Amino acid sequence: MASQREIAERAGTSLKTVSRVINRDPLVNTRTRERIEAIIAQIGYEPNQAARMMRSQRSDVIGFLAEGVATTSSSIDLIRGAQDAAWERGKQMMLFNIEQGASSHRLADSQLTAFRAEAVIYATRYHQAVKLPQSSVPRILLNCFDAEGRHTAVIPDDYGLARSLADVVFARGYRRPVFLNLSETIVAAGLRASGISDAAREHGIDMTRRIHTAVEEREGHVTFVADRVLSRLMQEPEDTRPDVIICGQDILAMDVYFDLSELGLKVGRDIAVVSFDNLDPIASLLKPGLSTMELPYYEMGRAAMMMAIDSPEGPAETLRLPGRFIDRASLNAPST
Amino acid sequence: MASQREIAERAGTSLKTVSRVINRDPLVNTRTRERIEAIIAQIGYEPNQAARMMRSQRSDVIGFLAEGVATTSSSIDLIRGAQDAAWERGKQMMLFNIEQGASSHRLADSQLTAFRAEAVIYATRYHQAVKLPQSSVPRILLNCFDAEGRHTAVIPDDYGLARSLADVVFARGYRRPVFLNLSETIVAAGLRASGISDAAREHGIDMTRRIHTAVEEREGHVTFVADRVLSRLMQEPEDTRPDVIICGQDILAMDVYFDLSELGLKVGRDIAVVSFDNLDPIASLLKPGLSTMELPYYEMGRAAMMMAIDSPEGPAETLRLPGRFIDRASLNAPST
DNA sequence: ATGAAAGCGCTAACAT
DNA sequence: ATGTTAGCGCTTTCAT
Repeated sequence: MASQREIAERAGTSLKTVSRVINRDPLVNTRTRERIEAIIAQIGYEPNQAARMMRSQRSDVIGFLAEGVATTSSSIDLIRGAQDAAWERGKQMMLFNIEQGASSHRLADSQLTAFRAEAVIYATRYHQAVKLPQSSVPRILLNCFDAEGRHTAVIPDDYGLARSLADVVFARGYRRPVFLNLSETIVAAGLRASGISDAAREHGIDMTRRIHTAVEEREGHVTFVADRVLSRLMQEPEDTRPDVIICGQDILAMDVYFDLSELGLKVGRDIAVVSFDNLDPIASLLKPGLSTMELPYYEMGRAAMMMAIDSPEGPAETLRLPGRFIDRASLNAPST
Repeated sequence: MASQREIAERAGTSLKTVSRVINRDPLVNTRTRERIEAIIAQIGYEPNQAARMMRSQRSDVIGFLAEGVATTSSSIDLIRGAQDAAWERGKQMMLFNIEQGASSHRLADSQLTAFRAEAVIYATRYHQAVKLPQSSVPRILLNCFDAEGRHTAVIPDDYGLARSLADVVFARGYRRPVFLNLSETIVAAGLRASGISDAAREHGIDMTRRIHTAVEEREGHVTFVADRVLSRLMQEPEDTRPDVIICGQDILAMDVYFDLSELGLKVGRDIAVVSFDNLDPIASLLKPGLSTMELPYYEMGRAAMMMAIDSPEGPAETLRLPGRFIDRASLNAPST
């Protein structure tokens, strides 16, 4: 690949003038600029990023450490949002899939240090608290937070998400909700339980005994046990039997569709289902389509990247982003 | 961050000796090496990749252009496979999500040129033929191929996959298969239809009129129409009615589960279903679990990266990788 | 508006 | 086994 020197020779100018044209410095004669730009286009020159980094002492590289994120389809939007934002700002995002605490984490860290990354975004699959080893590179946490609050974090407003989801449910006239929650070890689980409980209270409904954990973990392997919970609940007399099932995530909701079908119940007619995620393409392909509270992953990714670029060393703050309710047929008005 | 010069000063050696230690050159006195290594560990030195690139004229960067890949959960394994392989070989993979023919493609290309990437892997969501603009960087195609055969390509052996899937189906005793295929514009669709037809013929079964397109595209939006096809087929008399439905992909299979349920049929009891993908977590969460032919995405990603590293400029060849059958309850032996 | 010189941090090539 | 020198391609600094 040609260098600026070669262009300068061809154009009969100095190196510096070429550099000015490339860096859009306005202090260049228009005719000179045009001549140089023509040569650049002709020989297909691209500036050498390594040389630029070295001399300017700015890498324009932002690292993105994805703890299992890229294996989970919904959280890919975290990556897309971050990359789009990086691009808009002329930054280069370097993505690494890592496993928590594993050697892949250290390897990624040293690669990023080698590239003199200006900041690193650390993203997790689930909203959780993390404890990270010290690092010389400023870090933004995405979908997770530092228990000691020392890092800027971008997380979903799980409490608010749950509250507004519950508000929709009650506004439609449902009065006997059940919340099938994720494992209590997950931060979002507690926040959502609170959000739903508070919204319910305002409608005179007590969520105590209406919240069940529908997930079991054994040996690190996760299984849904919604079938057990539901077969018990749906046997209750009609006036106490649930009229709507709120699920902690879309794949749990999918499981619930099948469980209800086993019990001879049809979603959208006999019972309503809502959830959290808007997982593509499951939520839209379930029949009937699943009404669900979309998590703001794309916006979270964008926000984290903006923080990483604009104030990597800024004071630690926590951004909680709101969701968006996606209305599909699984939450028709109740028949009873 | 400290430089090699600083280390050299502290160790009382020349710059070059430090460089030798860092690059594992054996021609260094053990005691000198240890002294220098101690200093490196103490000050947490990491070599400057930009300087290294510049001097050595080797970037160790391999680009990965993902055409919509990272939005589709199964094809993420393409990325994981490639990244793992890159890492093992001490290469840095730079990932870009792009849209085909869009400005994002050009932007990614120029970024990769700026980093002097040694090769670029171009990956697509679906197995397809592509026509790419000229590029100065050697390119490996992943999950797609150049119609003129000018590039090395790594693709799934869709014909073979379909044949072995069909062999399992017939070995289990099914005799009245239907293949609900993807859009005929997809390369895999034709290959699979051939594979299944050839396998069927060996069992004395004629697949003509047993293959249906279950997908409709209008205005770029894809919908499944398996419900229409199935409601017609399942009305046939018992001796010609399908006993197994082969689906072109797992999400279509999911759609089929719901359609069959509407028709009062239970998968695994009244009718069998098999598919292609092994899409996580859908395939395992369907009830009963979906028997499916897993696509070798992880291995394909690895293979493409190995080609990119070892013979980026090598003669164009096409690697067709085999799949693996995942056996779950949706393909129990037929009841009739 | 343009240019000359220096040097970022590293390694290739060539001593010693 | 170790050191010296040069220079990769660019931008910063300082002149003109």
